[in-house]
Amino acid sequence: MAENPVDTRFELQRDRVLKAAAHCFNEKGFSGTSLKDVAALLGLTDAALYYYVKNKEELVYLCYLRAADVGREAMQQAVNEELNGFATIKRYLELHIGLMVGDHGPVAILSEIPSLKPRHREEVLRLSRQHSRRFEEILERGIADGSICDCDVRMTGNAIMGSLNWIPKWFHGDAKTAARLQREFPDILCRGLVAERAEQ
Amino acid sequence: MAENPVDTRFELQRDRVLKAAAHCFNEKGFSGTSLKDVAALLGLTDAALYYYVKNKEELVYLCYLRAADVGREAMQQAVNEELNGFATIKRYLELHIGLMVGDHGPVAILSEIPSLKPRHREEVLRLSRQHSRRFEEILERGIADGSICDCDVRMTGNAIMGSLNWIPKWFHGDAKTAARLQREFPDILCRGLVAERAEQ
DNA sequence: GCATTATTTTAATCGGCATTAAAATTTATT
DNA sequence: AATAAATTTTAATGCCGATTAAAATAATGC
Repeated sequence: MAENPVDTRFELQRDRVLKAAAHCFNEKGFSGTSLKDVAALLGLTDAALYYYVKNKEELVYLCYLRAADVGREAMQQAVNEELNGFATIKRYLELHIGLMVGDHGPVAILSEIPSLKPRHREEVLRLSRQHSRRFEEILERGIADGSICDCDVRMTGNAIMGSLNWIPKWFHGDAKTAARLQREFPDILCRGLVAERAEQ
Repeated sequence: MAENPVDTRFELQRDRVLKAAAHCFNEKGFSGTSLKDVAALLGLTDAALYYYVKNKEELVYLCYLRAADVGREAMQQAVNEELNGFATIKRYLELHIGLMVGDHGPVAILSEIPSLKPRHREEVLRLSRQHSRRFEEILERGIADGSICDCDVRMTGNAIMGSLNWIPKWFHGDAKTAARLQREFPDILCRGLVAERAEQ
């Protein structure tokens, strides 16, 4: 995602706005954060936000797009490394977690999709489904190349993505856990995928 | 959870209210559901809800308590069966998922804890931590009795509970998936825990 | 320095939704 | 049937927070 050199000033501020919003949503909950809260975090006035977004609905929408971007980015990068299925999954998890807890800043994982306007909702859901499908494809590839045990890719995908998406609920930015998270969590999440397993 | 034979009428209606609220929160998002929505689902008027709850904040609080109850119930039952660590975890997952997708009705997993009033927030967080701790204790027991591989119980707990809590985000009540969910998901979630594993 | 554009603020407006009080209706008790 | 208690509705009220328009300030190009 090398960014267009054009528009940088505006785009950069807008991105700070989204980051601040995501942070608030994570920390104070959605209904608990007013635009004033978000603005305050940037040393601005609530009205100033309207220079960057059309309204609150769009703000939420853009937060979701940003979250989708982070996920897509991580997956693309992992796929590019051309590893086997299992290793690709693990690498993707490392990268995605890294972006989530790292400098890419807070990514809103909130439950407000239903209150988006139809056009935006469809788009967000489309991206979400696309991401899931790609994840499942990697699982299938892993099963084919023998690196991943035979499993229901839909369910398994939901399981792993669930753990991943839940992270913001319990991780709140301490550097200590961030490091361990990035180091150990991917392994935990894909342990259940290893091809050669003892029977239970 | 045998319920007090006293108060049944009132308590039963109140429980229907909570169920309806949880359903709305899951389907329409929190900010997207007004008390009128919840009431409509019961064929009531918004004002009527105030006969059962003091205000919206309390409604949310009670939804959380109800969710906590479901989890605690499932865990207690699993523990009572006196299996080894691994089997207890798996049994707990079966039971909890069964309650989540079954007749116990929708359980709100929402992100509005921060907007609860302090006293209620503390209480909900206390219950949540308690549940996590008990889960981790079972993991530890499993490691001790050799049924679970050596792992970081904190992280592993977060991983599994994340998958579990995420279910309402993608499961929307079709009986078909409900059955498969209950049957196959527990195994998927605890596959990574088996003691004798091949090295990756 | 001047004019134009970008950014933020001040100061209102506006509507939706939670909340309440009192009235109406339904249910229970004897 | 009569009275009391429980449950729900009608009809306001009030407030918070999103939104807007116009003014003010800051940045930029010439």
